[in-house]
Amino acid sequence: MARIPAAERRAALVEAALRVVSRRGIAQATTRAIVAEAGMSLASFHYAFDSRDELIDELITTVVAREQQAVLPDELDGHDLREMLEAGLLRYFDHLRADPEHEQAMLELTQYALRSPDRHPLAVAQYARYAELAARSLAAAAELTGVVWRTPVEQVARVLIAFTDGLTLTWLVARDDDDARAVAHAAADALSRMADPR
Amino acid sequence: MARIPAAERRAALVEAALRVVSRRGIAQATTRAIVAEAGMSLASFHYAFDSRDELIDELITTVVAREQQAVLPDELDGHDLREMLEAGLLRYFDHLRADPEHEQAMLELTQYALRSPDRHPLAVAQYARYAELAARSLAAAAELTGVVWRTPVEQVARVLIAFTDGLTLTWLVARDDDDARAVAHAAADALSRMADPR
DNA sequence: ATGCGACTGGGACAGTCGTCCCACTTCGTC
DNA sequence: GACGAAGTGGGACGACTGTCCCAGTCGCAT
Repeated sequence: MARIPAAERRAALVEAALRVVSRRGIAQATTRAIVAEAGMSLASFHYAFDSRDELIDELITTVVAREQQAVLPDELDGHDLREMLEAGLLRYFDHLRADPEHEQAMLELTQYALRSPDRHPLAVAQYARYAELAARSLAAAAELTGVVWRTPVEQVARVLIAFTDGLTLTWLVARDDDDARAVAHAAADALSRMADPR
Repeated sequence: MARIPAAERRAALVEAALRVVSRRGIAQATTRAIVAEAGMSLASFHYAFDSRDELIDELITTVVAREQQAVLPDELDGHDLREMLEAGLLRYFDHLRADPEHEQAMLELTQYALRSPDRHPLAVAQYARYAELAARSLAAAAELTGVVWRTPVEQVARVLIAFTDGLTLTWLVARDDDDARAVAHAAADALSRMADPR
């Protein structure tokens, strides 16, 4: 095995772990499965990380930070707010369909974090980050379409996150595209009605 | 240990397993943890069930069948459709707040089922059952308030399920009651707009 | 070139997992 | 009261887990 500095190895292991969790679930993401995916030995694992838990924690924070650009539309389109929101949700849906295992992995990581008091803050931070990004998009959308949010945009953002999660979970189970689009449509409708013309 | 016929033991083990999954998560629901919770020996477990997988499968189907009365409001109240839907969602939210661990367990069981091809149909059936119950409520609500659903009530039902899941997941992470109520409000709004006056 | 710290490989550890076995006890039936 | 079936208990198994150890090797600064 080529010699790789510990810092790079940490990153490689996190990537390998994400692939394993996506493909086989977090329960199957054992230290051995992860090092096999990364093509290294067990000793390298524990040279780079003190424990599996430490790796999982880093996996969660890494992956959350990266979600940033994936979910956020870099450009908003649509003529009015409702259309713009629906386009955004459908964009997320495309993202979900393109890599369902990834979103399933994110869901599993959240639930995993929820189970231990030590890790609970990670799940909360994950959602706070999502909400922050959503709030930024919602503020921009309101600006562009000349409306103002009736309730604080942070709360609208959290409603959007809830709708997105629901869409994800339902589609992952049923894999019904029409249902998912109906959810996106209804969600966009509901959200757009939380704003008033300026 | 008192002598118990295998059929009763199966039921007792399923109940014990549900408690363990609720309290500690499905990963911790080992055969030993389950029999300890049920107060019996390992041999009794494998006398009643061929394997742990068989127990988990029965747990999922049992618990889904039971969800029936918990989520379905036995009486609908509210003057118009929107109020009626919001009251129903808030009722579900009360149910969630009263026993969050149970809903978290349901979510985990769904994800667990999603991970193996053999069990995937169980998750699909679980959601189909939810949708069926939701459809019945939605049809009754439309009847009572004199409206008709613009899209087939089954699809409206699946949108409702998605919203409910989103509400559940978001609240389980953030435990913010105001956010949850905002989600319920927005969801009721969206759903009510999927119907026209008769 | 040489030494030292960074890195690697393989094997081993103790603990836990699902499952199985077998001797034993209880129960209903004749 | 005997007997076979049903149910029980404890201990054992092989497989797998996370973690650790240690002898060895590489690369870089001197």
